[in-house]
Amino acid sequence: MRIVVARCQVDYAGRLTAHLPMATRVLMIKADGSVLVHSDGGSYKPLNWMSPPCLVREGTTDDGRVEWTVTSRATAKGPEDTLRILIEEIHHDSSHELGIDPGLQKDGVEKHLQELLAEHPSHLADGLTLVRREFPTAIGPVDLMCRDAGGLSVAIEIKRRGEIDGVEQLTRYLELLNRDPLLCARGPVRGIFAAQEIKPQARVLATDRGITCALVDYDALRGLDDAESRLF
Amino acid sequence: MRIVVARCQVDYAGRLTAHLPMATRVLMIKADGSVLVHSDGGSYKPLNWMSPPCLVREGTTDDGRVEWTVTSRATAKGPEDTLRILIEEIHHDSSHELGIDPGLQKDGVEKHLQELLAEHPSHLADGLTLVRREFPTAIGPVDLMCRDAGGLSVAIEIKRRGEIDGVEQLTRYLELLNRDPLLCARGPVRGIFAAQEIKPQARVLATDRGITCALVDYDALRGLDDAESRLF
DNA sequence: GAATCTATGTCGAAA
DNA sequence: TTTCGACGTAGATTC
Repeated sequence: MRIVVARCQVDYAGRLTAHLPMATRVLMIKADGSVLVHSDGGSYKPLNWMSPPCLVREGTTDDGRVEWTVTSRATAKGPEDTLRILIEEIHHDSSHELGIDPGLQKDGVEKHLQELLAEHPSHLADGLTLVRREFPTAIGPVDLMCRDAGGLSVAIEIKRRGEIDGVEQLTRYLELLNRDPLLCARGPVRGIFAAQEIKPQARVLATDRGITCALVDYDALRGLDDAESRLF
Repeated sequence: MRIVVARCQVDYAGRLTAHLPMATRVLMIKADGSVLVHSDGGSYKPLNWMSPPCLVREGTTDDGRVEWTVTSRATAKGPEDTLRILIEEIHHDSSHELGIDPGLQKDGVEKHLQELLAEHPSHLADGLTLVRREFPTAIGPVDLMCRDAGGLSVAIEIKRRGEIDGVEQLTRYLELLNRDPLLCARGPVRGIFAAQEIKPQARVLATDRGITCALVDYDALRGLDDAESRLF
């Protein structure tokens, strides 16, 4: 990883054409040749960049200024892209050996919660058993479809953060499911809105619609899972 | 802008929970307090980050290691997010005054091409006049609807890079438009596929479907526009 | 401010 | 390999 702080001008030509006037910016050149041009604001997105695989060539202009030309190979998606960085003055230039990164571990994401709850549906309500995950409906899959002790169908929507839109989503599913004579033969399909955190507004709306709210204790669930896996 | 290269461990808790094991990474702290954690690969997206507005507090753990705690204020969208960066060893630490960036000038984007061609439809074919931009159909708007010298309707799809999917899109529009008795009273609606660059496969497909391909000279178009605006 | 649409989207998983 | 959908989407534009 090479880090350069320099007064520079950047021109990009690819899917679009873009230009950055001369100003001081941070240039990151990663080990794979990819280049990022960052300013001192904005979000995590660079002002301009070149994604790997690409090649950086360092050259000199007629008037003796340093110019980097970054080119991506033409792919199936599109022809070659080019990023031209004209450097006027370098304030800082250093290289660092970082090694391969072990990578990001995402956790607590909805999918993982769903996996855990699919294995332990009784965590949400006693006697609940799983019918299937991603139960298909015309408007999309229900996270978990279960059956309660009395044999009634229960649709479960899982979110990390329970907000109004999640309740709306579950409501739409329930409306649809309750038109299925097979599912609601013994009685209407119930809904459980499960989340690690349920916002007051969402709770009010859910209650109003007859939907049960279930706060999920993620650590406890993971504990259950760990305990179980230790048995094998 | 502060740039730190350090062996660090990162934990994020917000909409999701994420963890980065101890490894050497680049930390960027922008003037607005936003923080980016970059590894030596991947794309322009950091491994982890905190968007502004946020606050960085530098502290020390019980065992004397440096720890940064970055917190975003709770917003309407969600509660507080936190990014904890535990630093084991600092390889590099420097700060740089960048000033405000003049910002990116985007150009040649589809919308801009459409504007230019709407003003100069004859650039695509002699005698072409604009009927309207974003001509609505049941499956979406046609970029430009024109009439040729003979009064026949011409549907124009504009892309910066002409690829197969663009031809397919125009084909669907033409199919629909040719069912409209008003539009094709004097004869079938023709199609022009206009792009700065047309891939061979797209050209073959277009020709096969009786669609005319038009290579757009962006610089010439812009020149026309500039010349015109100089008249006023 | 809320809703909608675009993006040099990026990214990962399934087919 | 291509396609599809989610994203800590972000960002601009419109209502």
